[in-house]
Amino acid sequence: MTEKVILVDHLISEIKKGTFQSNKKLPSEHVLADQFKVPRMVVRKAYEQLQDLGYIYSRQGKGSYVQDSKKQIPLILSGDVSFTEKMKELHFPFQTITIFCEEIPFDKKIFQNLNVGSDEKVFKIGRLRLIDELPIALHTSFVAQSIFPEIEKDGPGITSMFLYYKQRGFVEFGSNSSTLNVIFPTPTEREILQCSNLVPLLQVESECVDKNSGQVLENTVIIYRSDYFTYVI
Amino acid sequence: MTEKVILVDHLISEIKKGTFQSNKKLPSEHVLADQFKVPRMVVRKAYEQLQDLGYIYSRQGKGSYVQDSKKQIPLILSGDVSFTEKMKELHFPFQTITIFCEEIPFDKKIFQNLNVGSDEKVFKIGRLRLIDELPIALHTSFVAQSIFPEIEKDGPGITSMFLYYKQRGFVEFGSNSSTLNVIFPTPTEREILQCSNLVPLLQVESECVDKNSGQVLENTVIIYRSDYFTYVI
DNA sequence: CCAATGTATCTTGTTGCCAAGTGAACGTAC
DNA sequence: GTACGTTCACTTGGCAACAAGATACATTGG
Repeated sequence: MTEKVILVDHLISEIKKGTFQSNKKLPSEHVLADQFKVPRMVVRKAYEQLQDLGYIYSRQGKGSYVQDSKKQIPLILSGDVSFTEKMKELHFPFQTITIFCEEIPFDKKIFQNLNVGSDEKVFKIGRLRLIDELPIALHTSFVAQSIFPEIEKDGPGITSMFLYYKQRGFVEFGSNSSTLNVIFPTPTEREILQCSNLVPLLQVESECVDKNSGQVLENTVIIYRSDYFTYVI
Repeated sequence: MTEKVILVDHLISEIKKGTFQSNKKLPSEHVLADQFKVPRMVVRKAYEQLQDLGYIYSRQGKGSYVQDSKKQIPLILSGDVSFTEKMKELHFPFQTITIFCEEIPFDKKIFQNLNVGSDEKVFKIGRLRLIDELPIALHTSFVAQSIFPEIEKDGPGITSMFLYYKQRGFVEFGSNSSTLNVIFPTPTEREILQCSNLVPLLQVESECVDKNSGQVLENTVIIYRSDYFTYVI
């Protein structure tokens, strides 16, 4: 176990240093095993973990190669500016796709936060954020039909929730305290964000509030790929 | 690969559900392999990943057991209240140990932040935060000798940096924007925090500023074990 | 009866061998 | 010369057999 960990540490450091950048090809398992005087299985395990972590990929018969390194995106984590605006400011080739808009079954926490009864309809709207065509965050909004009656019909076409709210008479927005969590992706999230299972995600839960009335407009859960973002609070 | 991931997902969900809580013993590799109709090696790989993630541990000849689950600690992430005070409020059996106080070689970024020249002495003071005797965060303060001349001598005995600063005439503190990152532990950090290599850490970098003079008192890097904390900002 | 020792059968851990994919070098037919 | 097929060397992937630790139980000797 400890041998594998040492190897993984070493290889990550070498990858970050750019040692293999020339042809991007890592030493073969056999060669590395001889170099470090460990059984090949130890190298295999190390390489497998690096695959799970998204650092490398292996092809049978060819070899193992380092994954293209990702650009680091500084992200201002404050609730009163829309994600779209934040990205536009930074001049990233940014894109949003709405990937789902569906009613959710009763969930105590969400319904309580939105201040609606268990018999009312609440929709979850999922918007995928892409930079350079790569998915980097999933923005899920929970919205009550009682506040936005047309949400079921409008949902799929919304690109900016803030804009949608403004068009319906809400002027200024705020957010109460946000909760941060570091999680690993579920199978669904892995597919949506196209990441491997050991890429940590930063999960931010918050509420969007109308500053005038104090009414909670939506319950928001955003998951960011932590390998793409640096957060500034 | 995909079979392993499915198994890992399933097992984590079962562990969180508490399915194995009765005797804490997981099914043997052979049994689970038969149940899921996969080779034993697949189960082995899944169990190994669960070990790396800190969910289980295995003993040769005995079996695999679920690791005791950790309590979740809500943490307010704001710079103007000391860590000690935050914990005291929550009534956790909390403890701080200073584990190092040593001069650091010149580092452009840190020295610039502290606003000191390359020939001056800067010390790093590491304080380990424990709850129930378990290390949960490492608090590293970078302090310039030019501001606190006795820091080398005083360092090892300091339990609260805030208290130390107050005793030296600084009254009110603030912090500028903090930077958040999700990282995996280095070998040193693993040893200090007693965690496995796949436990994500939340790294928070900030500066502590004297509100009166605007002078930067210290440069702070805190790493929190993400499996213990829920963060509130 | 009791304690020590062997044994069978569980468990996880390790290793060595072969399968399978790839591509370059080489030979051969045309 | 060129096109094609064969071989070979090298890669990662997978598996079955074995090693080693733990434990319960039977056996044995006093």
